[in-house]
Amino acid sequence: MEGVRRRDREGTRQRILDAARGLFAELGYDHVTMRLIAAEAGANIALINRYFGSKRELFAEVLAMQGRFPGVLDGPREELPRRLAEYVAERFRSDWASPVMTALNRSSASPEIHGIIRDRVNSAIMEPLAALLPGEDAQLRAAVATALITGTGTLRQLFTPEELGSPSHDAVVARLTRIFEVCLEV
Amino acid sequence: MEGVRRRDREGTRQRILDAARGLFAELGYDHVTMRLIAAEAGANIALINRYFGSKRELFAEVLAMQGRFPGVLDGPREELPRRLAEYVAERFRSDWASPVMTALNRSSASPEIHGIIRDRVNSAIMEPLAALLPGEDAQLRAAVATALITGTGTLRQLFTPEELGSPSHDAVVARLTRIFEVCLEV
DNA sequence: TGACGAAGTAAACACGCGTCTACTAACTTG
DNA sequence: CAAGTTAGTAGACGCGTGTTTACTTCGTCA
Repeated sequence: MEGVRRRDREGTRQRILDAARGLFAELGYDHVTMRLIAAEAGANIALINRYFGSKRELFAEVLAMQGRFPGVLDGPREELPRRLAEYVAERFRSDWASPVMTALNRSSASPEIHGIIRDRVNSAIMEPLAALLPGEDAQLRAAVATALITGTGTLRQLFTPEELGSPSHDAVVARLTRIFEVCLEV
Repeated sequence: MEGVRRRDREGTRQRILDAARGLFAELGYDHVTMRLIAAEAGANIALINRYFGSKRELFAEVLAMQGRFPGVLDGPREELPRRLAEYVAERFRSDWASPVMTALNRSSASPEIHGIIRDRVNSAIMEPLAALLPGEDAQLRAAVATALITGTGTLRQLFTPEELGSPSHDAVVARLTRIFEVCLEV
């Protein structure tokens, strides 16, 4: 029987994973240090590499926590532009965003993990999005929509909503919905 | 009279600036080292800080080389969506892009230069773009367009044109023109 | 109870970073 | 030609990085 385990392999592993997810999202791959992750997780630094192999592999595992673009791609096809717009608009006004998405955004310049990022953007967003689109150049349209999503994240990290003119949530959603419609239509 | 000057303050300064511009565009702020810049410029590393003060100040000077979003914002207002589309489409298919724009893109996650990046994006793109737009929420529309521009850069750095479905240049321009129209219209 | 495996720890490793200092050598000026 | 100014150089400084090693401590099972 396992009671309160002071030595808890799985628990420690999970705490490291959670800490890493939050920090990668906040700071990006380069600016997160092993010691920072260890401190945040309340674990010893050597355990990170024991459980995950390396910083790079830990990052890959963090990204693997999330499957497809969460909750946005699923639902009726005709409301897809609206759902995308809602997602982006929400990121516009609040600080919250999917940690995995944010981590992707802030880490895309690190050559060390270029392949990981690429595969993840492709399998979690671009590919499933393109699969939803009819017509010839579905890949192009999915790519443009993806660019708008990631670009919004980058911009939002640079400016506060006030600096962007404090637009009303409804105005942002309306504008973005029309844009995504033009993005996605044949 | 100045003949062949082996000691050439201005020339060396310029070579450092050129090397830095290219490297910052290619690798982003974090992954460019002082030693790399010095080697590329054929100059001694100590001269960089003598002429520019610090890596951070050198980066600021590189960004300051470029004024407004070059050649795109100037011209007839009704063709602005088209010009933006041409710019983005060109970046889609070829590796070329404005070094300064690329440097902005690849360095946006470095907290050390966050303010520099922010000011530059604002003064070179977002603000002049918003000034061209009539209507209430010009700032929002300029921001969305900016997000699309930067997002395209990020995506293009992750994928080759082939991986994006090798769309024809005309198809990309046509699609993007319509998107920018919806972005920018009242 | 005692031995063994595994969770956790502390410290060091080698290396790369931005920066700075002490110095050499080239050009200018009197 | 001699003195002074300054471009250019070599090398070290302190620090932070990811990673690894040697060790201690806990929990379990024969």
